[in-house]
Amino acid sequence: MQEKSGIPLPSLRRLPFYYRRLAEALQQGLAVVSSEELGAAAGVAGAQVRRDLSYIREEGRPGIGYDARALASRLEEFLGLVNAKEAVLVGVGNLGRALASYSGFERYGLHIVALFDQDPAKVGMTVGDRQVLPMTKLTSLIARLRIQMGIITVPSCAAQDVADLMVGGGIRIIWNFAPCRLVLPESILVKNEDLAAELATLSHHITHRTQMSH
Amino acid sequence: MQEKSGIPLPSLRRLPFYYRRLAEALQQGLAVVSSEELGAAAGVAGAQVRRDLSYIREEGRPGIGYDARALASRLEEFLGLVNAKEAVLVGVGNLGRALASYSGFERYGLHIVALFDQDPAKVGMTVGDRQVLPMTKLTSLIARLRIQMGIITVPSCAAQDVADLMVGGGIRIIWNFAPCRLVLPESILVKNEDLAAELATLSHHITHRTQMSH
DNA sequence: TAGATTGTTAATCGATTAACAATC
DNA sequence: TAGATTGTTAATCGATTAACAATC
Repeated sequence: MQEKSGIPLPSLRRLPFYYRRLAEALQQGLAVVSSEELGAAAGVAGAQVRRDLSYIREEGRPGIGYDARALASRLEEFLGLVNAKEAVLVGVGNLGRALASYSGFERYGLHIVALFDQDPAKVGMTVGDRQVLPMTKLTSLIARLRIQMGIITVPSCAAQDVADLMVGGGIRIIWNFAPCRLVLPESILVKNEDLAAELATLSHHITHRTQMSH
Repeated sequence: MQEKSGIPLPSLRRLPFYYRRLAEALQQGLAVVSSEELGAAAGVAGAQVRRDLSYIREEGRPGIGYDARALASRLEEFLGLVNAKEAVLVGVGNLGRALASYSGFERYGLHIVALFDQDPAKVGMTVGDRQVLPMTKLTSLIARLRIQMGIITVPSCAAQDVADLMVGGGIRIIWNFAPCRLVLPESILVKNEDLAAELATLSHHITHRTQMSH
């Protein structure tokens, strides 16, 4: 996945770590944080932080550092953490339930408004306070509520069919946890979270005892 | 995380996708696959594939392509998928159970040999065919069985304490699903799977409707 | 031979890092 | 003022891409 314009993707991916460090600092009553401290939270040097923050037009004070509250607000705005984001989730296995009940997501503005499963035995079940709905209702619900994001936690490549249904309903962004490459129109943003593929790279390191650093 | 020597990290991370495409091809009875086809499976061009494969010293035949069986074997070997890798998992919530019962891992040689949880109510529970053990047994079990890898699926930054215990037992590689940066000796390889941070970058895209491509 | 596809060189692209004048 | 830290320029580093002779 590559950003086509604006902030480089590696920079974007570091911002949440800066944000966490700022939240921590604020809780400790610190009003100001230096680029070096922020960098430590993301495993990069201070210069990198300053460069990253220049992309989002946030300025610090030379000799002092960054205003923690101002920078945290700017990051919330830039990352859109304050905006409500609605998602549906398909595949109510252990992983689906884990994501559906993960409180860290709500804190970032993500509301998983509906759960779906293909298994009739699961339809009607309650997870959190949401009922599991049948797949037949997926497309229409997405369209009716104008849901922006779809989360796929089905095993196997049934993921492709699920993705097609989601896109049919009007979804533009898919967070895919199935170990399959989805084939979808260019306009759909797909973020793959492919744990088996990640494991394979770890396996390489276990096998070859390679050192890594951040 | 940055590879210090050998194959570049971006290349390494594409190899599992090539491997999957090869497995698929073999199942379809294809004996040969071109770099362009492999590239499609990872979202890159053929030239990139040829470069990646040159790092692992696998050669194709000009005008023909790559021998699917030979390349698949080479990838299995290079990624260490055939080697048995033993891991312990700490934190038997939904996510922990999802990982503990994910069959895709076994296929890549990962055996999660023991589960731990800090919650007395969970100790003694059975997941798959493994009993959940108390934290007091973590370090000694790791040391006794010479476990290589630790998987952390606890919520919150109790993850740091868990990681310290793991390292105390002799673990060298940690797969961390907690939304916290672990502070550990340089020699320990930490792979963070930080879903909240990933969500934050998706949130940015939802908010700004940016296009991405692979 | 003609067509396809490789491996690799050279060019390009983009991110990171070092360095430092400017500023508080 | 002296010390700290910024924003940004220039240099470096590393990955990707284009191009093509070599090969099947």
